[in-house]
Amino acid sequence: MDNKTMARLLSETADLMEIDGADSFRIRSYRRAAEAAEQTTVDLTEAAGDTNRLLAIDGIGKSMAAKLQAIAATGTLPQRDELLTKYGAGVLELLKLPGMGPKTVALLWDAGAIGSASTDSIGQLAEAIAAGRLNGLPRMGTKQIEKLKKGIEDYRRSAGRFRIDVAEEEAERIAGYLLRHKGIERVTPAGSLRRGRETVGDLDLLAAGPACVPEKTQAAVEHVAAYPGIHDMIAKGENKVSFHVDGGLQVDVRLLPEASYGAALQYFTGSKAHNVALRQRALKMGFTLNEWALARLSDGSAVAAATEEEIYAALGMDWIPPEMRENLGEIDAAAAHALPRVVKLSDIRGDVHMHTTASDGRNSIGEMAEAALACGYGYIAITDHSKFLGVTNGLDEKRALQQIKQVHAVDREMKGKIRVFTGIEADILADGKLALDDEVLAQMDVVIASVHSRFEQSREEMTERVLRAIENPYVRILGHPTGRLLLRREPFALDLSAILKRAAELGVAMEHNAAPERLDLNDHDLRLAKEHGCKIVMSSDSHDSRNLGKMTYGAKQLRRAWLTADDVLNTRNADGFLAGLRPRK
DNA sequence: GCCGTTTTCGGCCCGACTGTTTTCAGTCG
Repeated sequence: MDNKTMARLLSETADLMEIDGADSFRIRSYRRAAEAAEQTTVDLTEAAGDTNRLLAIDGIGKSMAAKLQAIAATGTLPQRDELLTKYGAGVLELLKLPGMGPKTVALLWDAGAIGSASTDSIGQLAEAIAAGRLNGLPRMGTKQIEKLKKGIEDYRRSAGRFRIDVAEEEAERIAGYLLRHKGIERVTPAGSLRRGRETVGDLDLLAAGPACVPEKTQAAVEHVAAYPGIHDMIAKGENKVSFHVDGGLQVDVRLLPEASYGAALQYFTGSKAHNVALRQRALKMGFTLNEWALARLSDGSAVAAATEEEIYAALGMDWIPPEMRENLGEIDAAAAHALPRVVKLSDIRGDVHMHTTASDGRNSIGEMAEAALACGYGYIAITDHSKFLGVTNGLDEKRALQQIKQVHAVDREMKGKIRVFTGIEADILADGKLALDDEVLAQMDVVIASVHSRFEQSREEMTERVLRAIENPYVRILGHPTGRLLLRREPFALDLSAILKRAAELGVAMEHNAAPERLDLNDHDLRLAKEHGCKIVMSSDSHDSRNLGKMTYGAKQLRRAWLTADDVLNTRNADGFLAGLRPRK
C-alpha cells in the first residue's frame, strides 16, 4: 500500500473520531501522523517491519507506529472500520459539504437523519431535508437548511481542486478588477498558490490600500462583491468576501491595512502546519502571532507586522521562501540560519527540451534559438519527437541526421551568443528499446528517453521497460519519469524509487517538466530524486517559442523539494551542463 | 496520542464570519 493511502486512512479516522466526539488533542495526533505519512520519503509499508524506522518520523509515536503496522499488514484500521459501520459508510463525504462539520454530522446522526442504513449519506441527507426531518433540530434554521440543500447541489456537480495555472489566471483577472477601485493599491495571491502547490483548493487574495483600513472598508467590500465573474456569494464581512466564480473555484478576498500586510501575508500563505508551528514558537518567546501582527503577550503591543521579513526576524529566523512553508524542518533551519539556498528561476541558464516544426512544434530551430536568447539563456537543445509517435510527425533516422546538420548550422550562426545542442525525445518502446537506432543517438548531445505510449501494462512491466531503456548508454535524461502525465490511471504508475536508484547509478538525469499542465514530477518525487542522488534537469518542453522561459511553476516545485542549484544541472553554464550529464560513450 | 531549552506529566494556535443566537457554537482557513 502506498503512503498516500495510509495517510488517507489516518486522516479519515481523525474525521470519524471528531464526529464521534473524541478528545481533540488525540484527533490532532492522527492528523499530524497523516501529514507525516503523506510527506515522508520513507516507504511506510516497507518500513513497517522495523518499528524504529517508523518512530524516527516526526509525529509518529509508539501507538501510531503500531497502527501503521496494522494498516500495512491488513490494509485497514479497525477504529476506522468500526466508526464507519456506526455512522454509515458514506459519512465522510458529508464533511465535504460547505458548512458541514463533525458537530453537525453528529447532530444529524443523533436525530436519525443519517445512519448506517445506506452508503449514500448525502442522498440520505437530501431525503431527510425533503421530508422536513431537519426542522426543529438545534441550530437548524431555514437558512442553514437552505445552505445544506444548495451545498448538496453544488457538491453533486462539483469540482475539487484546481490546477495552479488555472487558479493563477483567475487570480490575475480578479486582481485586475480589484485594482480598478480607488484605494485598493495592491493585490497579492497567498495560500497554496503562493506556496506553489500543483493544485489549489481555493484562491486567497490579499488586497491593501487606503480603502482597506478597518471600519472604512465598506465601499471596497461592495466593489469586490460586484465582481462580474461571481457565481454565488458565500460570505461577505467587514474585511473578507468569499465567493465561487463561474468555473467553481472558491475565492477569498481579504482587505487589509498596509500596517498589517506582512502579518496577513504570512498568515494566509500558510501552510496551516507551518503557521501552527510558528505560533508555538512565538508563544515560547512570549509573543502571540495572528493575521494582524506579532505582539507581546504581556501588553499586546505590536513587535512586527508590516513585512514578513520583520516578523520572521523578530522570531529569530531568516525569511522562509513560501514554497518551503510546510513544517518539514524549515522552521528549525531558519532559526539556525541554515536554510538551503533553494533554486530561483533566474538560476536556470538553459532549456534542453523543446520541439520545432520538424515534429509537432510551431517554430523553426532558429526561432527557438532567438527566443531563448531573449530569455537570457546561454544554451538550448532541440529535442523533437522520434518516429513512432505517429501523431507528432516524429523524426526517423534519416530526418534526425538531417536535423543534426541544421542544428549545427544554427549553432554556428548564433556565433556563441547562445549554444544550440542537438537532441531527440525518443520514445521508449514496449521492449524497452528506443525508437531510433543507436548510431543516430550516438551523434546527439541530449537524448531524452520518454514514456509516452499507453500500453495496457502493469506497473511492474512499465517499470521494467523504463529500466531497460535507461540502460541504453546514449540515454542521458529520462523524460516524463513518473508517467503521471500521460499514463494517468493508477495501475500505470511507475515504481519511481527503483527507477531513480538505477538512474543515479548510471548518471542518467531526471527531467522535471516545468509546464504547468505537465508537472509530472511533484515535490515529493523531487525529494525522492534528491535522496537517491539523481540530478534534475528542468525544462519547458516548449512547442511554441512563446513558452520558452515559462518555468515559474516548475521552479516552485524545485523549491518545495528544497533543491539547490547544485541539484539542478541546467543551472550550470553550457559546458558545465554537458559535463554534468552521463558521459558520452 | 505526541512531545520535551519548564521532559515522563501536562500541555497542545488563532480570529473572522454565519446563523441562531440574547452571549455563543460551529465552521473555516
